[in-house]
Amino acid sequence: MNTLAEENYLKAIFKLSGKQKAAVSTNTIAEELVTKASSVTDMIKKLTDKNLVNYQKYKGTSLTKKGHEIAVQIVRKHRLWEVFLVKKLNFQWCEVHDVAEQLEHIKSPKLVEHLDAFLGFPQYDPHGDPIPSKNGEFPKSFSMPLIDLVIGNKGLVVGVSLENPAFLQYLDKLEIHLGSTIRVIEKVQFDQSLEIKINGKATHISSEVAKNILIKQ
Amino acid sequence: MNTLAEENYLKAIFKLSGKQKAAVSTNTIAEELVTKASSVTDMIKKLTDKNLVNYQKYKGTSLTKKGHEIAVQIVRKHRLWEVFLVKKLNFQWCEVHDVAEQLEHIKSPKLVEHLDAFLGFPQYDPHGDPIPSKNGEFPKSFSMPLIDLVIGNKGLVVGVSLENPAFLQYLDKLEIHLGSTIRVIEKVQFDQSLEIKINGKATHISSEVAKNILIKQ
DNA sequence: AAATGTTTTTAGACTTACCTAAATTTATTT
DNA sequence: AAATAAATTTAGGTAAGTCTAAAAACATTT
Repeated sequence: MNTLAEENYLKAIFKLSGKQKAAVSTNTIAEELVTKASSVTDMIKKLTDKNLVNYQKYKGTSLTKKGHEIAVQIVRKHRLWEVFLVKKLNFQWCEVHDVAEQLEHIKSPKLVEHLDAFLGFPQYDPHGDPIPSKNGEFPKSFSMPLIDLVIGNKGLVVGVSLENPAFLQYLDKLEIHLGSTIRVIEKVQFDQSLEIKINGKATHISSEVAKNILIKQ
Repeated sequence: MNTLAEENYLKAIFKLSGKQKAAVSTNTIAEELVTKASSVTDMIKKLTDKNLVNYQKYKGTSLTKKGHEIAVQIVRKHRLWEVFLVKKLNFQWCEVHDVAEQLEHIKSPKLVEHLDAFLGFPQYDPHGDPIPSKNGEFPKSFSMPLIDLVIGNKGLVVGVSLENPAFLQYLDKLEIHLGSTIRVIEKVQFDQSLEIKINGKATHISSEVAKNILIKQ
């Protein structure tokens, strides 16, 4: 069984290494976990001994198969709890992250499977992120950032790539939710910002916002 | 904010000091938490500094008002989660304790209140234990151990005073649940065991079992 | 290729929550 | 009341996970 700190390291490495499972630098992990590089080196050594990461001095860290599996199960728990909080306990989508961050470390396989069933085996969490199955498989999704949409085309909002509460609250204010349809009216060359139409209303959003809204065409 | 270890100490002292809020001995706490007396002394000193317990060398420990309030809130969370596990996730009453032991430490006032509402503001957990309100008030219950019931009288099972899974499974086998009616047919003088009638069937139970079944007349 | 800068690791220290063993206090016998 | 036993505390130590400061390795510039 792994400690809370170990689980957080695995999750961070999983998040940072992306789909290509690239090696992650010590400093990058330190920044993600708001800690010091020396602390990371220490912990990485421990995870290496447990065969959860591959590590070579000065060369970065990647997850082993075992480490990857554990990380995916933590992500699964995190996202299932987010669904629970929003769908059953009426939390706002911008409020769930910190609580799910605690709940994801509860150890009980039965709890996870029963929760999954209770929620109706959801495939996506309230931010549109895919929920891996019990076997660790992610539902495939073909989303793209809104900023890449061609002028005139419209897309269905299926997710966000940033869980910052302020960002999510701003989306609420713009009436942008999962399931909303957005049409791109104009791209401002100067700063890559967008003129969009949502619920029949025209609005303007920055490129930073458009990068973090995920759509499906 | 308190650490997990601190919360477990507060809960243990709360449990052991009973309604009279009596001082609890160091060894008693050590036994409850399966640790050593010296570790208890260490932690008690820390809790004293935080003004969560009253402590005098060699004289035992009791909760301060602040410590008592925290302990009650942990008990509240523990019992609400037990209700959730049994009522919503279809856990057996003998399976919930260990998971609730983890969930009770999740820190989010909003989560507790929304969970309470979601569950319909339950007053008792699956073992019949009273759930304190947000303000720390316990619903009054006038239960007594089955063993104190006079021969010939019957009582309604409202709780158990032991959460040992083997004990709970045994009760399931005897078809004794919350809400069951039990009549005492005979008391065996020799070992204080009881002849009882449950669902029309006569059975025999030991005094140890009869002590841990709580009834209302 | 040497010099400088950045990243990473090592060394040594701190805190939390535990432990064992010894000393001290309190309780119980004789 | 002295002797013995039991409970409790103190002293000193360990592992996990963090830190700072210094050393080492790697990267980049001159």
